[in-house]
Amino acid sequence: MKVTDQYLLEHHIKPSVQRVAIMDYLKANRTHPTVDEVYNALLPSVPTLSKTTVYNTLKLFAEQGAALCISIEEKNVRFDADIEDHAHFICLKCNKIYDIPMKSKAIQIVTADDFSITQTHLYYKGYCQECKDKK
Amino acid sequence: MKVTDQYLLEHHIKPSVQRVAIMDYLKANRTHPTVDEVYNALLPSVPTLSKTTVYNTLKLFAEQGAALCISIEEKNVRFDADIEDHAHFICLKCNKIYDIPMKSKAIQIVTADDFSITQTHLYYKGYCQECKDKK
DNA sequence: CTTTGTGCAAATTCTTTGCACCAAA
DNA sequence: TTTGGTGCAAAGAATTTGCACAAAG
Repeated sequence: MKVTDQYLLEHHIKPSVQRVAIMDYLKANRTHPTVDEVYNALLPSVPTLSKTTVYNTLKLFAEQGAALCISIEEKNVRFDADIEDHAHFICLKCNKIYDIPMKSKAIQIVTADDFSITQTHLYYKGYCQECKDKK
Repeated sequence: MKVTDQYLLEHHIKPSVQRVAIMDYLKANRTHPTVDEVYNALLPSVPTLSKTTVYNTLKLFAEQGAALCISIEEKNVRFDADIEDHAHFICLKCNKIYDIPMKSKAIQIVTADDFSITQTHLYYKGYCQECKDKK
């Protein structure tokens, strides 16, 4: 998987079996998985994998800007391989998380000259199409 | 403190000594305190207070729309008595959380006709005035 | 060799639960 | 009384830490 190696190197992350597996999983599964979900999904193919490594790795990815750390849910932290600017919506009924494109960089709607902003997180909560009817 | 009683009743919350104390604290301390901070701050004046009650009460406030639940930090949930639309900024160095006014309701910048949105959370991360120089 | 990554187990921290007691209507 | 609120102790869940071992250069 040369392409993932390259992606990691671009973010100053030294590739390893575990790191590549985790990044590949994130890239292939845009479901904003939790640490546990990543761990359980990869365990069959990487039997020696430990949860500590998944924690370490995802944290590293977030620090290096190779992935996004999503905290739309109080309970679990989630991760997203899509590092482009976009918002997230969580359905309070089915708990599914949706990506929402931003119309523009209009996200800079605040008057915040005093701050040096490095990250923007826009979270919506409510009910999705399927759930809002039978609410 | 008749005014706090009234505020709680408006949000369908029956006042009690603990609830009034917690709401008063939130109204007086716009520091987005954690459960622990609220608990420790009130313990001297309400010695029988339990952390369970603080959890229960703040959760109730959030459900009833009497306060806002902020999850800008992965670690702790925080609460805000300001229920008007505004964004939050957290300094990654000093960890202080700032309120940021929104220029407009321009926050509806997404194309999300498929969703019934009930809450919007806009979080910024970066470095505040004091910290960005000595970063 | 030396540095860095991995994985186990234990520890920590935050939050919830179950249940008994207390208070107000 | 009866209902709902409070508080304690225990349980639960998510995450971090310390340390030994393995891998890569």
